[in-house]
This record gives sequence, C-alpha cells and structure tokens, in this order.
Amino acid sequence: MAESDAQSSGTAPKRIRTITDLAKIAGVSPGTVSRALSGNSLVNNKTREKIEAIAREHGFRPNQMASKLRMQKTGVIGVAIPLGHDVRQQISDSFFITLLGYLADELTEKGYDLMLRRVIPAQDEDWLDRFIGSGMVDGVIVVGQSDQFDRIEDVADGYLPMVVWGNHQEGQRHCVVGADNRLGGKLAAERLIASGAKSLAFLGDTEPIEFAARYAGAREVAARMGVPIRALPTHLSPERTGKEIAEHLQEIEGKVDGIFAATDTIAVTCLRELRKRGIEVPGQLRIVGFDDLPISSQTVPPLTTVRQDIAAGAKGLVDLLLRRLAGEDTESLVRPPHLIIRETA
Amino acid sequence: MAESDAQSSGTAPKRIRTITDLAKIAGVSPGTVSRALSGNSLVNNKTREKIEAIAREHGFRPNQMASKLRMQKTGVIGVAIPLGHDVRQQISDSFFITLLGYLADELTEKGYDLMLRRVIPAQDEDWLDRFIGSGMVDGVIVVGQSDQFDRIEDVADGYLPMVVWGNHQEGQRHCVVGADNRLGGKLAAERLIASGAKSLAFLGDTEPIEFAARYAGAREVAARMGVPIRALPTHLSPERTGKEIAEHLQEIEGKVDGIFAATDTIAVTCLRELRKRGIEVPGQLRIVGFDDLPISSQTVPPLTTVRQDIAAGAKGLVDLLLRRLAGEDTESLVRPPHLIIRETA
DNA sequence: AGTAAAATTGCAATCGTTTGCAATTGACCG
DNA sequence: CGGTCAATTGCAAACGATTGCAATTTTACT
Repeated sequence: MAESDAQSSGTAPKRIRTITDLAKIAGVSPGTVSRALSGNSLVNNKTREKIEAIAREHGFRPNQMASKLRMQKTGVIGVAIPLGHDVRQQISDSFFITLLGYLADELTEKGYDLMLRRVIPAQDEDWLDRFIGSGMVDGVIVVGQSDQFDRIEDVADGYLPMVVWGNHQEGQRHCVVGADNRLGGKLAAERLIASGAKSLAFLGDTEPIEFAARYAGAREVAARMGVPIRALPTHLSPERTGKEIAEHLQEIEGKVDGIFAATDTIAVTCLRELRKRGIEVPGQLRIVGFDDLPISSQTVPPLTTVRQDIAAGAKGLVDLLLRRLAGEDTESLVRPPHLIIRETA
Repeated sequence: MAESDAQSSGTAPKRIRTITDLAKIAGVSPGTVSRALSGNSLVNNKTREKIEAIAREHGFRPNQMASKLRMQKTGVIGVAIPLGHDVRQQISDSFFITLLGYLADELTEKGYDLMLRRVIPAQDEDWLDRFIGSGMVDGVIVVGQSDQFDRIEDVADGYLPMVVWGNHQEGQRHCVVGADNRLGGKLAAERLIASGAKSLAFLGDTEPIEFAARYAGAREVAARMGVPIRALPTHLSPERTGKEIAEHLQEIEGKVDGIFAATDTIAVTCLRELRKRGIEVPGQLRIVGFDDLPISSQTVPPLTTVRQDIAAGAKGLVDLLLRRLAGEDTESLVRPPHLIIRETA
C-alpha cells in the first residue's frame, strides 16, 4: 500500500511533523489532537482512537520543545558534577559514577530525564547559574561540593529545587544529602587504633570539604587517644595517585602504622603499593578506607572501610528534590556511615 | 539611568524574565537584544554593551526552550543505555560507566549537553523511537546493543545521527564503534593455550552479541588447536554473579584449566572465588579477562586481559556522531583490541 | 418535539526566541 | 547641501504545542 504522493490516490505522502498536520488528516482541530494525545482530557473516545491510530501509523510524536515551552516545565533534572580540585577526579572515581547510576534509576522511575553536565568551575565561574537559568532543567542535583561550597550557598536562597550531595555544615543554607563524614572519620580512626595502630596518617586531599571533615573526625579521635596523626596529600587522578602514594610510603616507612584513606579508591591503590614494597597488611600497617565500593570486598586482603549507602543516598537526593519541586523547603539529610570490618584493620 | 517602574525609587523591583523585558529596559526592540546576546550579529557596540550590562546585572539568560524551539536544534545528545539482558548489568559494570564519563568529557568539549536515559526494552518496546522522536535530542548514542540489535537496525535507515557502541557484523546498517570482539576472543584463547591450558571455558552470558563474538573467536582458536571449550553462562548482576561462578567452579573443578571471562568484572569475581577455594592462579588455572578496567591491574595476581581503549572509543563515538549530524554517512569504526599480559595467564 | 444540561470540539492567544526584510539613522563625498 | 551607501534597528512572522472560553453537537428528559 504505499504512499504514492502528490495529487493522486492513497495515503498521505507527506510526513506528519506537527500536531496540525495530524489534525488536518484526522479532520479535527489541533487542539483536539493535543488533548487526544495527552490522554487525560475530555475527548470523545472514537475521536481519540482515530487520532491515536493515525499517530501510531505515522510514528508521530509531539515536539517536546514546543510542549515544554508552553508548559513551562521540562521534565528534566540536571545533574552537575563539579570538578574542582582535580579535573579527572570524579569521572574515574567509581563512587560518583555509581551514585550517578542510581540517580538515573531513581529519576527514570519518577518520570524525569537526566541531563548530565560536568563542570570545571575554574574555567567557568558561572556554571551553576548557567545551568539553573538555562531553562533546560526543572531542578538540579549537584554531585559533590568540590571547592564550590560558597557558590552553591549563594544560589541556594534564590533557587529552591536544588539538592547537593556532600557534607553538611552547621548553619549552611543549601540542602545536602550525604554521610556524616566527621563521624566516619572517627569510626575509621577508632578502628585503626583499636587494631593496634600507634601513629596515624590520613591519605588523600584534605581540601575538599567532605575529606576535610573525615580528617577532622579522625584528628579528634587521635587527639583524644593521644595518638599522632598527619595528613598525606594526594591527587585523585589515577595516573598520579600511584606515584604520590609510593613517595608517601617511602617517607613514612616505620613512622606510621595506621592509614586512613580518604577513599576506597585511594586505599586500594595504597594496598597495591604496600604489596610492592612487601609491607604486610594488617601486620605492619593497618588501613581503613571510605565508601565501601564493590571492589573493596575483593581486594587482598579485603578492605576494612567506612560504608556510605550509595543507593539510599541517591534515593534521598531524588526524594528531597521532588519535594522541593513541589515547593517544600526540605531539611538536609545526613546519614550515619557504618564501619565494615574486613581484614586490613 | 535606572529603571523606574513601580511607584518608587531604586533598582527595578521586577525580575527580567524575557528578552522583551530586557528590551523594554534597554529601550530597544527584542530583536536587537536577541542579536546582542547571541554575540555574532550586527549590533552597534555601544548598544551591545549596554544590553550585556543589564543582562549581567539582572542575571538574565534567554530561555533555552524557546530558543531551541525556534532554532530547531537542541544542543543535546541523548545517550541511551539499554538494559536488555540483565537489568542491573551496566549500571554496576564499570566499563559502561567509564565510557559514559569519557563521553561526557568529549561532548562537553564539543559544546553539547548529554541526556542520559536508561531503558529497559522489555518494558518499553518503543524506547528508541521515543528517544529519537522526542525532539529533545539532536542525535543519539546507544551504549551497548544488548539484545536490541534488530530494533536498532530498523531505525538506522531513517535516522542518520545515531552511533552505537557495540559489535560490528557483516552488512549491518547501523554505525557502530567498538572493539573487534572476535579478534579479542581469539587473542584470549591463544594466550590461555600458550600458557598451558588444555581445556577452556568461557565464563559469562553468551547472549549479548558482543559476548557471543568473543566466545566465537575463542571457539575458533580452540577448534583449530584441538582444545575443548565450553560456555559457563553467568548473569552480570553482582549479587548473583558470585554464587553462580562458585557453582560453575565447583562443577568444572579439574576439568577446565583455562578460563576466558567475558568481562574483567567477571574475571575479578572469579579470581576471588578461586582464592576462596584455594585454587592457584595461574598454576592450576589460567584466566584472561576482557576490557582492561582500572581494577584489573590491581588484582592479585594482576589480571591478564584483552584491552579495549575506552577513551578512544568515546572519542570515536562522538566524532562519528558529529559527522553524521553534519550529514555524512559514516562507516563503522572497529578498533583492534590488545592483549595485556600480566600474571593470570 | 422542545429544552436544558452535558459532552465535544474549535478558536485563538500564549510560551520566549530568532531572523528575513524593511525602515531608519548617520557617515561620507562631490 | 543633496544623494548614496552602509550600519543599525524595528517589525512581525515563524517555531509547535497547550488551554481557557465559546460554540457546537449529543444526550437526556419532560
């Protein structure tokens, strides 16, 4: 059966591109087509069926841009990953990536699409305003505060539908979801000390606010227990991390016997360097990580770590965001982390 | 200077929401504002500066929905991840996730935004048409063919700007980027045999077309060398994988001495199960993985694997897609994988 | 059959930008 | 000073869907 075309017979040759084309074919007005296709309105069943049939046959779908413009909402949630400290950080860090996966799940389930944007604040001061003001998204989830805490704070007052993954600070104005990093740091330090460490080190960048809090928690415990602790700064890009850790290990050999890694990723790399150097874990040196990534249970020996529940975190982010979209001014959600004792401490 | 309006003093109370508001304040027409803000057009420098100043001051940004509607392009590339076989597969599989990270990088760099959509074809037959026809994206990258080869083929003829990550088959119509899986399979089998294996097994789901090709390559080599090979089907969801592999190992104990894992993720899990059972690698059993994920160099012993260059793959996807957006009908890009010899085979 | 009420449909304005074309302004030259 | 030409600007029609309101058709009932 086929199309033919032009002035002759059969079915319409021209593709249906707009609701108006379809209306013409169906012999009704565009308004009716719109109502029929959106389902909910009051349209005669027979008309609706006819319209739907035509739409199906021609594979027609209403243009979303037009629809969204008219409806003043996009059905899209923006997810921004600011890469403040270390440009390649989060992309390779399975923590963020895993979180992203769960976010996609949750949002999809709630009927939202997800627009992903990596931002390098150093190159684009205005990233957050741009993202929000773009009119492309109904709300924003920021994954990781990076070094952008202040910028996020600035925006928070004027823009309700934003939720941030990260650390919570007394009196902050933006809504965050995250683990209690300070508590996590305490748990880690306590465990290291309990398993015999006499001198601690925090391995990782202490700039990012989440990490700073972890370190602070560890310091608090260390101070209370009279154990020394030092920070060993590390970048997060996988290429540099290995070398840096090796250097640190060289330097602290014999002086430190308990390492609290800012991240499981770092802990795993560290574990590998230790093996290279023939240092026994946990015999000579104890390690505790943070996150409890899937790999962490698979290392040799399996990693003792502080677990944050990523799936629950994602659910929390989406839940709060939806409530904010509905106008509610939600509180932050800080979940307690849990110590997972395996074999490295 | 200043705005006046309302009945009193200072700065304008009403927010600038549209280009027309701004035009009114600047005392020009909306058209001029549009031109000024888009930069490229012919507008008097002084006018432009004035307009830009006002825009900056009020934090005004043109509505993207309207702009995109008018311009008939969105600046967004859709990335679809079909979860055909195993719903939780890709989300947890670091391969896809890593690829996604690189895609985000590449697209951002080219000035595109990335809209992520997980699809469960079983629940939504129409996913690809919907995504394409939504008018939300200028082009589509499909990450993984899953079991949707045919559906993708169907669409390929009528829709140019689509590129797929996956396996290439003789005579297929859609443009893919991917590794030569069959060759990879051959490399793996050759290596296993070269390092002494006398009886092989392929560990992983053989349904997905990429995996099937890997298995086929291995079978070809095995046949040529007169070595038996069998398939041990596995799911990819991390919760089930462990148990399944354990069962397989139980069953094949002593009968198989070379395992080709469909994926590094599977290989790593397998390695762990082998350790549990006290089987020596590569002494009693050899393993080769596929992908060369970051973890793979960190296992104990480090994993021998077939490497596909994910970053290059992402670059290829984006590059081809952009060329297709420009109207070119590009060929598929199949890159040779490389054997990375470490210690498991 | 006549009429009121209910159910459908059509009309036309609207969402906020972009852009071809025409009108205006100003500069420059003889 | 008039005229020509280029540089700026304004006008108004798109882009394609949604929706309040009014007009029309059905249905229901007396």
